[in-house]
Amino acid sequence: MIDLRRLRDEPEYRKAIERKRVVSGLIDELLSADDERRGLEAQVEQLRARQNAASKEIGRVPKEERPAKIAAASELKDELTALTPDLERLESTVRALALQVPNPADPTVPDGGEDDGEVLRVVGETPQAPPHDHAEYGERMGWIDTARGAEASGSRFAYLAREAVMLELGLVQWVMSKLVADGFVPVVPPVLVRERTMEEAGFFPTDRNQVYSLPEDELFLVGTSEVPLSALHRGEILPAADLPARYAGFSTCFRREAGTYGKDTRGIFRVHQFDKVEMFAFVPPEDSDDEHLRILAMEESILTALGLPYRVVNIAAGDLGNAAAAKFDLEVWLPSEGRYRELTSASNYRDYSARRLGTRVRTDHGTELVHTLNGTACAVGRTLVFLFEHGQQPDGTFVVPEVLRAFVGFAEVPPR
RNA sequence: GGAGGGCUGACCGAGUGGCCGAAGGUGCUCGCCUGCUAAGCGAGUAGGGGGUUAUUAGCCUCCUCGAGGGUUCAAAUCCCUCGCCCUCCGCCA
Repeated sequence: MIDLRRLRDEPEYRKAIERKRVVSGLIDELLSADDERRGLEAQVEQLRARQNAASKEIGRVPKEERPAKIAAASELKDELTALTPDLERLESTVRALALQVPNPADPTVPDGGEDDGEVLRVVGETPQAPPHDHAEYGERMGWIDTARGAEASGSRFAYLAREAVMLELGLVQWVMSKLVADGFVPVVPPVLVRERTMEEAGFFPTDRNQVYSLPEDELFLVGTSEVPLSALHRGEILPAADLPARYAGFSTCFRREAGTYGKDTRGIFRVHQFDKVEMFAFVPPEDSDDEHLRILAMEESILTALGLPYRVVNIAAGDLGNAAAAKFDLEVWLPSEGRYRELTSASNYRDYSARRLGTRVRTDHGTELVHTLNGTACAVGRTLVFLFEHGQQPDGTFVVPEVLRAFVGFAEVPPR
């Protein structure tokens, strides 16, 4: 949720929002509805104050004087009940509109859309394409079965098998232990959440069509453990000493991938279900820039340890999600395609999600909203895609990255 | 599955229709006192929204006693729905 007061008072704030793609007229509509709301709210509160005072008086006054007073108070009540529906309607209008307004982009974020991200640095050598792309290699090695996945569940589902499973679990173990060593609290969160949780995490209403729902139970499958992790301190006022609070969530993630028909259809690059280790941090507002860089550094160290060449992109305003004020994408070289493809990202939500969640920190000068940040530690399935290509030798042997060997139990896999 | 009890401020805990945003205690903050040991005395100590003044303060006001709804001039207190916790019985492992 954006800060309505700042939207009203600070032209700069509004401009930073408009650097993103915003439905035209939305902000003006919101501002005028909010204006109307505050006017009516003042009126209603004044009336309620009078009614409260009248009611209190009844209790203090001798019994015989009560009936007349009660009658007077009744009239005030009637006036009040006449006005409240209007106020309620306005409030929900304001809320519905405000939920659609994205978090303003940081000044450091470049203008433009998808193609306007700023490449901050390029790390590592980009190799030639291997004999087989990940999909072909995966099928050949008996690691990926998309055909049977489709039988069971439809397109964009796959079975993962044999050594690939050990690689998957090894990746999770390795990344998790690395994060725990860095002070992250490991968490396996619920993957089914309430609508409210989706909304407060910043995903609803804007990304609703990307989310699987279970209408029967009014629950939704999370697309990332970021969602339940953000809810971890819902409605809490945290002592300053508890911050930063860093969590490493492991969960399966579910995405409808609506609007991606025909894109990335080979193998398991883009699927409806995958496992992921996610970093999530709650920090004091003044620390969120540092934390953002810290998360980015962790992601880079993971890619480096896996031997994957990558580049860091500062995502442009129009390409930022609804909730992010700034986002770095780490794009890894995909040899078969001869280009960098997104593997992980790190986002700073500032107080956008915290405002919806009501997560605050107690400071010397009162309470303030925390900032929340998240970043991918390891999107397991997609990481395998890159490993299958980068670890594939000319003769078809697969070489396991050094750091994973202790976790997967083997150093290489002979060709099949 | 059956029966019962509970959910109050940072924490413990009182409170069954008005004088309760809420006794008392603990903790914390400030001041005083005391040559000693987890001592004594006093004061203060929720969050959020709106307005106003105009700003690192104050003032007015509304909302919040698990959540949501209802009854009433008036609800922590009565009624309904939901969530969570606990105890006992049963059942399954």
